[in-house]
Amino acid sequence: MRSSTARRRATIIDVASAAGVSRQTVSNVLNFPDRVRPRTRDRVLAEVDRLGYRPSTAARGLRNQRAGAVGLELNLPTCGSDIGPLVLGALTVRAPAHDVHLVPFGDAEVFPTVAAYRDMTRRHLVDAFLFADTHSGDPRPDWLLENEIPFAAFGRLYSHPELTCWADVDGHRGLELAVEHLVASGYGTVGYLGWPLHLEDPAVAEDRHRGWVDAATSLGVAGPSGVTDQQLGPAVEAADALLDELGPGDAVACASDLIALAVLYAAARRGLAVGRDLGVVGFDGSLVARRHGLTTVVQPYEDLADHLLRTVHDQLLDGTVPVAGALLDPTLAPSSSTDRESELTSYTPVPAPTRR
Amino acid sequence: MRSSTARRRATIIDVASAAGVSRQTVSNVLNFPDRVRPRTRDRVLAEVDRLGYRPSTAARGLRNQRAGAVGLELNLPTCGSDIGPLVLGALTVRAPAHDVHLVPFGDAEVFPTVAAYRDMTRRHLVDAFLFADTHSGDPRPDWLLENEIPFAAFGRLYSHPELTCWADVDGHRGLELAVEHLVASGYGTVGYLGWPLHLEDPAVAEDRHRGWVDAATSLGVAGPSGVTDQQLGPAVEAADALLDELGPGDAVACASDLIALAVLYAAARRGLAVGRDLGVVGFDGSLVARRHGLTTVVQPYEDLADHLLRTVHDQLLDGTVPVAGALLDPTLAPSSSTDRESELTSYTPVPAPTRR
DNA sequence: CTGAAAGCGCTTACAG
DNA sequence: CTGAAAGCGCTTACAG
Repeated sequence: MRSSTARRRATIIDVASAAGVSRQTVSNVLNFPDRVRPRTRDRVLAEVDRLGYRPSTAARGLRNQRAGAVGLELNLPTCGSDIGPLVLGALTVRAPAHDVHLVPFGDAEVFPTVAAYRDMTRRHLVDAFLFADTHSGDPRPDWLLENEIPFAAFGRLYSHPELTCWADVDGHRGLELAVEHLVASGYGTVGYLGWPLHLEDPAVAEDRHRGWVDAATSLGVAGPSGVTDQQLGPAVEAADALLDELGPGDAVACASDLIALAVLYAAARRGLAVGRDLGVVGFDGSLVARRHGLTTVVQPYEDLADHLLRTVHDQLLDGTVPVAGALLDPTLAPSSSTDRESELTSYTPVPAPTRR
Repeated sequence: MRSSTARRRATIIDVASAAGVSRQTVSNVLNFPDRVRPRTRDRVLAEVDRLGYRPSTAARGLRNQRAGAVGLELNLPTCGSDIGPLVLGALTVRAPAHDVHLVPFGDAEVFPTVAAYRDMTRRHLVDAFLFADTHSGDPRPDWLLENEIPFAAFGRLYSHPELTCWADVDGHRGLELAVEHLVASGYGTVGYLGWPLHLEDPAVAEDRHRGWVDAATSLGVAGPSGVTDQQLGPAVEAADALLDELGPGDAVACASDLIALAVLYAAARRGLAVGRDLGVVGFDGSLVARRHGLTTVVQPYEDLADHLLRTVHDQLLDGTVPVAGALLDPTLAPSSSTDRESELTSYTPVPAPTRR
């Protein structure tokens, strides 16, 4: 009997007849509980529970002309980045709370096109889209706007400064946290290693840089700064150059965990013990940071996921868009809380900061 | 006019009347092209194209009692691993070729339960499931089997040795490739750093170890071996111990890219230049390897995705399961092909192998 | 507060 | 080879 139950899932009709009501009443219990007398409601709910009834996504989608799904573009930059999996994981975990499920999609191409968006839309597979790695000349916002399809972006929409349907981590606040932590830990001068402003994400580079400038200046610890791109080799060279200008007991706040890793390498090269001779804080809360026991500014992945999902949900509901793009607060994770103690101290080249 | 077209998507009725046929004929053109006269078919197809018609996923799902979707569990091990994003990316890219879309799901918990599987199933959201990180005592295969729901696993199903619905990389072949490459590159003795057999994935550890044993023995280059878990700190210590037993011009084949990174660190610690004094090959083709310019055995992610998707598709179609679990062939990516030259040589502590 | 009816967009036997 | 009909499982006006 168990297997026959499993084979054919209960429908709304099964629940209705089991509870002795019409199926419209069951639908009301689920969608407009207030319309139904409490006693009836409880009886229906009990049967829903007993039969394990859940409305069919397909039937509901067909009737409501809404898929209850959000397309999530996964392209090379997303999959190849350190934070991609964290964003995806948070979106996946948070989606049910917003009554939607995610549908990832993407070709193997680097540069996103609208072809896949068009196809998903035509098949009514999703109601809205989420994407990241926006850039100038990005064809996606234009196409979505033109077709009146809700969307939200992780990261600023450079191609459309007037749009507000985006969310990002507050990089300025993040670097303030980093500098404050380094000062509180007893380091002296705090330098900065970030990105050049002409990179594809200038506002992010700018925010983080200014966060360091503001905090370091107001605390009177501002030191030298440098820029590098997001590749390890050049970053190590840039870190090396920066270390030339710092002394023992100084520190470096970094625009990313990868850059912080480069600082670790540059420090190892000259025999500096990170956490004792040199303070380092990364940015992202990525696997790289955890693995190397790095102190890092953690992006608020769940908040970001909630904001993005809420943004598309509101657009769907009544066309509402946020009044402004959202810059969400990060948190600082000292090395000890990002990983096991054993990993922090057990090998020489890239020890974690242990100074209090 | 453009926007009104965009607003209401074309249905099968629009295509039918535009082509001057009944909607059943349109359905036949799409689902059983052979049943329709070529001239009629072409006319219908032209209208499909002109109107941008695609069958509604919801309507089709409702009618066919099939969601056309595969649930993909994303749990902590998946999101936190180096290869998780690569597997996910490959599945996402390959899904359309198998006429399905993916629906990622998962709680924030480490240990998977069947609750989410049950919910997805009841809502008819997916027809089948894909998951990874199988382990002994895993409740998922039992539940899926009991409920006759198709599934396939990335990685062996340790809890059910009799099941064949899984695929994995051929670790034995991978380590043969690694050893052959090191020998061809002119290194002498080839050591091995892998995992202990009591880890959660003993067959994987065993396969890779034996691949090294077999290749190194038959080529007469077998050296010392060691084991470590997948944490960087202990891995560096294990690598260090292994290097004690190797001399200049020797090499280490590794069970993972992370372990290879640990070898890089241990080598840097004692001033060995990897690629000149010491050969190193990693395993996975992960971001870690690319970033550090490591030579690595690349997992066949697209083949794995195709195999898994085909496996659930066949189960859905006629209950067919593979005759055996699949061990798919990896490929070897020398450092020069995994990243830009600049990253390979520009910093000292962890240079890439450059020896021919 | 509850019930009978229509319809979302498809596909699949079933006649012709 | 093509057409009229039924029905997948829901929800939402609409009457009662």
